[in-house]
Amino acid sequence: MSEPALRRPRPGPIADDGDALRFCSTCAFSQACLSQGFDKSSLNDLHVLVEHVGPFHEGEHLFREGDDFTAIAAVRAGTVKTYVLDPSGQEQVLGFFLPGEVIGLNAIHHARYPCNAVALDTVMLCRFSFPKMALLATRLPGLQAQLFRLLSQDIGKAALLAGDYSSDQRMAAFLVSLSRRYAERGFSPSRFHLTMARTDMANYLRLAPETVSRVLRRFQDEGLVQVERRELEILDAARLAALARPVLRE
Amino acid sequence: MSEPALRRPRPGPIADDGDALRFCSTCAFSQACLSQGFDKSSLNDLHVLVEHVGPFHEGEHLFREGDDFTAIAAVRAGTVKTYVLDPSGQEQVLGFFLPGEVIGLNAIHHARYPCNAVALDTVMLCRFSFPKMALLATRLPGLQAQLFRLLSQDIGKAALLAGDYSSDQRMAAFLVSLSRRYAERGFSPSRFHLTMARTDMANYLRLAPETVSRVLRRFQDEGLVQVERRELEILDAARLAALARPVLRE
DNA sequence: CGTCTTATTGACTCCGTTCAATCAAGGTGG
DNA sequence: CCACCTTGATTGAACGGAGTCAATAAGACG
Repeated sequence: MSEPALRRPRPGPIADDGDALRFCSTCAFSQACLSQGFDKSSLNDLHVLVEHVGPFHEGEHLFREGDDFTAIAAVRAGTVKTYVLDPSGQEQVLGFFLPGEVIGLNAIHHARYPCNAVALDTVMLCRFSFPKMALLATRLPGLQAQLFRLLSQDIGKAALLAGDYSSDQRMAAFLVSLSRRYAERGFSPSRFHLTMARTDMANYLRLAPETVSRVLRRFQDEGLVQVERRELEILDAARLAALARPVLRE
Repeated sequence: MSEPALRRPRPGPIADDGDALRFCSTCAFSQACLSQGFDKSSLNDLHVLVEHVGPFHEGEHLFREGDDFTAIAAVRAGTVKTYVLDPSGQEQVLGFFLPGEVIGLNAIHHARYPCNAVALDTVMLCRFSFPKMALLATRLPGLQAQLFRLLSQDIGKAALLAGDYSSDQRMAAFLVSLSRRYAERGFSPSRFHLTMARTDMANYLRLAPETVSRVLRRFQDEGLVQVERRELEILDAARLAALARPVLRE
C-alpha cells in the first residue's frame, strides 16, 4: 500500500475552494473539519491518508475482535453492526453505525479492535490511518481537537441504554435516535428502512425479540408508527419523543 | 476555599531524579506517561499545568452538569461519584472514580460537563488544564497518544452494565471491579471500604436497594464475602470472579 | 411448490420491584 | 447517660413486566 508522503503545510490560504472539499462528502469527520475552518492545504494533508474501501456485502466482516488496529473509518454508505461474543458464545450487539458515523475509536486503547464489526447491507467506508492522522494532528491543532471531541463524544453514549427503562421507552428512544441520525445526513427523519433484523434490535435494546414485535405492534395500534416488514414510518414524532425523553435525557 | 497558587515552572531540567517523578504519584495519568518513557523535561512541562486541589468534603460537588469544562482531573484520594438527573429529577449514578482514575473526559466534546460529580468522602484532586495539555500534546506525541488512549479506554466502559445480567452477576462484577481497581493502586484487593451508600450501588447497578441488600446477604451466607456495614472482605475471589465473568467478558 | 429463515402471537413463569414494616447506628439536646 | 429523631440498611409479602416456551404465519429463495 504505497501512500504519498505527508506534504508540508503550505503557508497561506488557498485560492480555489471546490476541489479539496469534495474528498469525502458523507463523512462527518471531514465535514466537521471543514466547519472547524480548516484551510485547503490542511484538508489536502488529511486527504492523503484517506482510503476509500468497499463495498462490503451483507454479512461480511469489516474487522473482528482482536484484530490489529490501524485505522478508524467513517461509514459512507450502508449500516455497520458492532458486537461481541460473551464467554458462552452469546452475541451482544453494541451499536449500529449509519452513514457519516465513525467506527473504531474504542480500538485505540489496546491497539486492537475490542469488538466485531459486520455489514448489515452494502457498506462503503472511508478509512483513515490512525498513526498518520495522529502524526498530522501534532501539526494541526484543529485536527487534534476534532479527534479529542470525537472520542469524548462516544464516552457514555452507551450509558443511555444502561438505564432500567421500560421496553416502550427503549424502543421509542431507538427509533427517535435513528430518525435524528438519518435526518442529520439528509435522509428522511420520518420514513426509513430498518437495516437490522428484529433479533439485532432486540439484542441491542436488551429485550427479547418477541418483546420487540409486541412493542412495535402496539406502537402501530396506537398510531405512533407504521411498520411494514422493515419499512418504518413515524406517524407521531412528538408522542414518540415524549416516550423516549427519559432515555435520551432532554 | 483558598488554594495554593500555581507554582511557576522551574526552567531547565532538574538535577535530582526523584523530584519530578514524584509530582503525582497516585495519578494513573502521570504514571502512564512515565512508563511511556517520557524524559524528565517533558514531565516537567506536564508538571507546570498540574494543580493540586482539595480537599473536597463528603457531599461537596466538584462540578455540576452544564459547568464550563476547562480541566480534567485525576483522583488522588477519596471517591468521586458522577451522576445525572433525569427529566423527572431522578438521580442516575454513572460511575465511581477511585484514586488514580481520571474524571471529566466526557466533557471535552461539548466543552461542558455532561454530569455532576460529588465527593463521597474526603477527595483530593490533581487537575490538568485541558487546553494547555492539548497544546503540550502537539509537542509531545507520547502525551497525545496517552490522551487518545485514555479517551478510547472509556468508550464502551459503561456498556458492561448495559447487558441484561442477573442481580448476582452485576453485584459480583461490581465487587470484582472495585477489588481490581484498588489492587492496581496498591490497596488490598480483598478488604476494602465501600465508600458509597447502598442506594448508590443499587442505582449504579440498576437494581433496587433492597435487591442489593438481599444479594449481599446471600453472598455472605454462601461464603463469598463478609460484609459488616461498609467494610467488605472478599472470601472467595475465584467464585466471585466466575459469577462476574459474563459481565466482565473474560 | 416446498423448504428455510425470520417474524408474530399466545400462555405461562420468574426475577426483581414495590410497598411496608423493622432494625441498627449516629447525632443532638435534655 | 438516656430518650429522641433521623438516616440508612435489612427483611418480608405481593405484584407485575418482560422472558421463555411453543405454535403459527409470512416471506425469501431455490
